[in-house]
Amino acid sequence: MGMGRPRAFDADAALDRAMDVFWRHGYEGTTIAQLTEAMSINPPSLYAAFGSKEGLLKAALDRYSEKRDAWMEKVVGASTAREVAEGFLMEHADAQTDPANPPGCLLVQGGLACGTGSENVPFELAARRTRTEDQLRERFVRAKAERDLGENADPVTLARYLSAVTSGMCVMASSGADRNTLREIAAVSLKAFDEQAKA
Amino acid sequence: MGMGRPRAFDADAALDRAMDVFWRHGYEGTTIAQLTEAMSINPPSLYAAFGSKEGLLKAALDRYSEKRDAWMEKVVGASTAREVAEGFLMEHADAQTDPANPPGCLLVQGGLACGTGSENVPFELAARRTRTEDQLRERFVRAKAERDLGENADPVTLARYLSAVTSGMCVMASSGADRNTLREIAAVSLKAFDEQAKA
DNA sequence: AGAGATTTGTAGTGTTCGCTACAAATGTGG
DNA sequence: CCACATTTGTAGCGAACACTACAAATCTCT
Repeated sequence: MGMGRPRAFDADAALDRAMDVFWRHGYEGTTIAQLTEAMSINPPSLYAAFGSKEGLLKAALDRYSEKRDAWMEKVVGASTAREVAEGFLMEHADAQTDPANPPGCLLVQGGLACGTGSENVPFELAARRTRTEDQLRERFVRAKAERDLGENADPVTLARYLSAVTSGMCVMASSGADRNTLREIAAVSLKAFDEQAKA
Repeated sequence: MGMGRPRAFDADAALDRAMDVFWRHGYEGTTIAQLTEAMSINPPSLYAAFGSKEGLLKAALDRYSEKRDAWMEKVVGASTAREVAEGFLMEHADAQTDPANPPGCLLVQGGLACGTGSENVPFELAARRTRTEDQLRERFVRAKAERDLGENADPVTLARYLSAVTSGMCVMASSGADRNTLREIAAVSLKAFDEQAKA
């Protein structure tokens, strides 16, 4: 028995296109017509490959998470908690204003509140944001064990704080804040980290 | 000539109901059917009073802004910049987890990214967020004139920072963060404010 | 080459969307 | 009580939505 006609498009490249559309317009603001045009495929190809609009979003999020994980690995690879925090904040400021992508972060712009039938989407995005926070927290747990953080510094609080700041930066980036503005915010945030870290 | 049949519903009460729906589902996730049911009116009444779905959102935002302005007046009324920052952050933590409202803030949950035809909505929300930031900044300008802030403290940066943090708290609240979590973030943020304020 | 498996493009499907035509209902001013 | 003005409820408008039936096309395997 044969193996069927091969797919004529590159799924990863198509996912990158879809990611951009979801990022720019949010899940609910994105239409299948926009997606198929951006991906240069027809609806049946989209549905055969990804199942549904939500399935496509999840596939795009998986791809997004891959890149993000690689990026986070670099960030938490820094030798001190201080450098981890600084790298996390500054790289976020740059990434959210990277002209190669829509402003902000897909995990926030994708949709914080959705309509009936898409309640799952905000959950999905939140779960992926939490993952980043978890990676930070684990790194800070290690830092504390290494006496790289003060006796009273709480890895949970530190990770949450940095996560909150970067989410806030997303919101500002989405409304046009430029790179320097975000870096300024990052720099101020870093002072709170320092204070908290030496506690 | 007569003055016509009087309106049978309270516009402000109806706006409060609409606000809740927009807040919970975002602009694009909200349908006219949900709105009319929540407001206990029929579509023609909605359109006669507010013009369109977007007109209704703006009216709801105006009402939201009224309440917020009253609240901000109280916050910036504090006697020191430090108290202003603390009040702003802590009251935000409480407001965003007030069980009387959906979690987060309408100006963020309403929609950061929207589809074609609703591009105006994120702008509108951003403009109202900026207004809060402006109120903070002006208060800090005054604080600086009063020597209540350090020589090198920048009111613009301080206001932006606080604004970013509260936006980040919105994102976390929308994904279930509880009041104590947000207060913790507020407390850490306040340390950065202190460091920056005495510069 | 032929059979089987899968993808592709065309052309829709039914549903839901934001919005409105219309006539009955209800108020005011003369 | 009678024009007049406005709101109300019913019912439904065209358009856009997510999604799919179907047949032609293109591959692999024998």
